[in-house]
Amino acid sequence: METTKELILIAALRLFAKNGYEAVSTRQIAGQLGMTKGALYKHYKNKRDIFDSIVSRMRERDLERAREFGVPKDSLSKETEESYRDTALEKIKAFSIAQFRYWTKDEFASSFRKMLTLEQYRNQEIADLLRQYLISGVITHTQDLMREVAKLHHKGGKDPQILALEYFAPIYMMMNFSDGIDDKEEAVLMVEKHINYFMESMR
Amino acid sequence: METTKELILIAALRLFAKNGYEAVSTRQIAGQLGMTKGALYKHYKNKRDIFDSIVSRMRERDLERAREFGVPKDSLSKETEESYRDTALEKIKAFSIAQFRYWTKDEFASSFRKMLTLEQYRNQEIADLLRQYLISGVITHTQDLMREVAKLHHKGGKDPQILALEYFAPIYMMMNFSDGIDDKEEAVLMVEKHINYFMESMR
DNA sequence: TTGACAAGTAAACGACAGTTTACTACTATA
DNA sequence: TATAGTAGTAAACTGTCGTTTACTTGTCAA
Repeated sequence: METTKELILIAALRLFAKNGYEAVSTRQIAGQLGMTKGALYKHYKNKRDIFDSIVSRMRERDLERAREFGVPKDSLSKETEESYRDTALEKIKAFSIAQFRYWTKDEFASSFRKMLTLEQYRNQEIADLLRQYLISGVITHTQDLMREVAKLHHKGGKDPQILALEYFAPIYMMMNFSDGIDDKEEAVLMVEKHINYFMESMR
Repeated sequence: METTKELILIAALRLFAKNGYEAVSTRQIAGQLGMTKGALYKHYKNKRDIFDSIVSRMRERDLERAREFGVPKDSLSKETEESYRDTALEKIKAFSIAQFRYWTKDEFASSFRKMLTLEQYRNQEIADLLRQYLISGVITHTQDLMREVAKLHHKGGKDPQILALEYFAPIYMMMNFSDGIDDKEEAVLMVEKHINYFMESMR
C-alpha cells in the first residue's frame, strides 16, 4: 500500500530531478496527485521538509542496499593464486555493473542523483553528498580492486590514484550520459566493455 | 570599457551558474550591479533574453577560439614515422590540457558549463548543447588521436569507441570534480598524468 | 541653448509563490 | 450512535515574481 505521504515524496522527487527545487511549485507537486497544494501540509510541514525527507529516504535505502551487498570478505579464501584473483575481479565487476544499473535504471536512485546534480552548486553539503554517493558506491570496492591489482601486478609502480581514475571515470561519465539515452542497457554494455578493457590491461 | 549590458550578462551568468535560471530573480541580477530591476529592461527585452544572449555569446567565443586553435594539419609532414607520431601525440596532449584549463579556469566558460549542467534535464536543446561543447571540444581532436593510434598500433583490434571513452572520461570527470576544488591546477595535474598513462598504454 | 535620446528610479500591475485558516466529509472507535 | 481524528478543499494572507509605466536625470549634437 502506497501511502499519500509516500506518493507526495515520489512525485516531488521526480519534479525536483527535472526542474530543480526552486523551479517546482507546491501546486505542481499536489497537481501530480490530483489534489490541492494545501493538502501537502497535512503530511509535511513545508516544502523544504519534502526535500529533506527525500534525502533521508535515500539514506535509508542506501543503508539497506549496503547491508544486502555486504562483502563477505571471507567466503573465498584458500585457492590457487590466479583463480583467487579471477573470482575477486569477477566480483568487483559484477558489483560495479550492479551499481551502475542501480544509479541509472532505478527510478528513485536515478532521480535522486539528478536532483543532487541540480542542487550541487548552491550547497556544499549537497555537493559532498553527491560525490559521496557516486564515489563511495563504486570506489570503496574499487579500492579493494586496486589493492588486489597492486598485490598481483608485480611490476608495481602504477599510481593507485590514477588507476582509480581510469577505472571509475568511464563509469561515471556513462552514468551522466545515459540520462539522455532511452535504452540504458546500451550504456551498461559500454561500461561492461570498459571494465573488460581495464582488467585486461592489468594482466 | 565594459558596457552595462555586458556587466549584466556576466552577473546573470554567474548567478545562473550557481542557482539555476528559475531560482535567480531579476532583482538579484540588478542588485549585483547596484541598480534596480527595471533598468535591466533598457538593455534586454526580458529575463529569457539575457539567458539567450549568454548562449549566443558563448557561441561567438567558441568560434573565436576554434579559429585560433585551427589545426594546421600540414605544418609537419615528412619526418620519420616515430617522431611524427610523437609530435602528433604531443599536440593532442597540449590541446586537451588547454581545453581542460579553459573549461575549468576561464570564468565565463566555467560558469557557462555549470549553467548548462543545471538546465540540462529541462530542455533537450540544452542537453545537446552541453554534450556538444564538452565533447566536440576534446573529442574532435581525440578522433584524430584515435586515427593515429589505429594507424600505428599495428596489432589493431582495439575498439575506437572504447578508446575514446578511456581517453575522454577521466578528463570529463576531473572537469566536474574540479568545481569543488579551489586549486584547479591540482586537477590539471591529474589530467596530465592520465594522458601520459593513456599514451603510454598505447605504445 | 535647446531638444532628443540613453539610462536610470520608483511605483504599480497581475500572477503566482509558500503557507495558514476555516470548514467539510469520511472513518473508526468508544 | 456520538465523537475524535484524518485528509481533503477553498479561500485568504503576505510576499515576490517578471514586466510595464511614468518620470527624472545627464549627455551631447544641432
